[in-house]
Amino acid sequence: MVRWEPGAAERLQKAALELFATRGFEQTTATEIAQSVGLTERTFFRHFSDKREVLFYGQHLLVQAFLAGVDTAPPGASPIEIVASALRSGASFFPDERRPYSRTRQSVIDQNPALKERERHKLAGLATTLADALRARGVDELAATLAAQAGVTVFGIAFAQWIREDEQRSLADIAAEVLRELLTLTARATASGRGPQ
Amino acid sequence: MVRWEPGAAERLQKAALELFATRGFEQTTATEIAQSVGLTERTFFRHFSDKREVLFYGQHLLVQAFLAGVDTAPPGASPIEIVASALRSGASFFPDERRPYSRTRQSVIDQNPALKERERHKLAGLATTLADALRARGVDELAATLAAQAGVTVFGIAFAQWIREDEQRSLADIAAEVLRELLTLTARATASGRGPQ
DNA sequence: CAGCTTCAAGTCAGTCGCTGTCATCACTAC
DNA sequence: GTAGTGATGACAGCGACTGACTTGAAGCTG
Repeated sequence: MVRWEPGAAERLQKAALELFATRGFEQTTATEIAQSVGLTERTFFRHFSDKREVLFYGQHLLVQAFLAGVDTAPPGASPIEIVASALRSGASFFPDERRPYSRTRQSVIDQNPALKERERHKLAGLATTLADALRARGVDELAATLAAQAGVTVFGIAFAQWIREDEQRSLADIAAEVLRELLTLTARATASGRGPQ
Repeated sequence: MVRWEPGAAERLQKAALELFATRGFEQTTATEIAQSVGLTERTFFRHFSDKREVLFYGQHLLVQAFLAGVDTAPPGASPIEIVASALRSGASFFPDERRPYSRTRQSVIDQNPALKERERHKLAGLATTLADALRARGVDELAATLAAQAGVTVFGIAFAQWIREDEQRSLADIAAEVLRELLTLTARATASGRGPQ
């Protein structure tokens, strides 16, 4: 007989999301999550650095998807084109089947400021990693940071739209449209003269 | 004789920054901060919703500066032009005399992940507020969100540069340059054809 | 197969962030 | 002078998180 079942982190993550979705994040203690899968609080904190982190388990895979998109961009691509490629790749991490799951998870996050804070922190980390990858491709510091930040912003807006109840388009399609809108917006400003005033 | 000195929040904020800068954020307890100015822990938490918040006391003034910049933008201004105006106004919130203070404060924040998280959260809040102001001027939803996010990104990058040891330019000047770089970057992508690939 | 090692998990005690509740007391208004 | 008002103190308590130590099944070794 085994002393412990494998996949403790996965079980904890699943149980946590369910409890958060029903009782709420703050109304659920780490002890409760752990006990619901036959573990102790101490074990919970061995797998997750803090209580919020359990909702972001697996995030590194999304980061990897973005980086893969950077790699597949053609050699001569401009920073924005590289970012567009990263966005396509990152978007593929969320196939349409995943929408229901993403919706419940996001509703939990949206209902708690501390979780929104963590989510933004994760996106900021993604932007930093993306910028590093751009720099590794020869893009200069400032351009890399700006392009990466823009890409992550576009992704965030597109994701929020993808999750809406009546939305049918794929995340990749939405992201492409949002990116185009950003380019249009800035192009308009560039065309209309030097600075405002 | 008065029972308590006025300006408790200000005194707490000042003492907290000093303690954080010397001992470190995690090595300083809320009780210590409070006692160092003759108050109790309970009073600390009456003035600040949590321990991190003490470092962001007065942030609403920065937000107001950005909003004032939105208001002073001319009637026909494009979203990006409005944001440029908001940036100029926001930058004026950090005159050069304030650089030393900003540097020590930022070094505290940079040394603690939880504080960086809060800082990003605050910037995200600023972006949301800015987007609201743009929408109030008739800018449509998506454009408002994109322009506001871009503006806050530019501000963040410019601020980080402004704080560097060898930096001499004003925050407003740096921000203007970063914004121009962003426009150049996106313009290049727009000019080079439709989407990549 | 006995003995050793490994390693995920359990146990326990403790710190600290944060909250609810009630008391205090200078000051103010009537 | 009596009744608020408002910032603070005192105190008890919960839950997040940590460090140090223990436990026991599984695998390895001879």
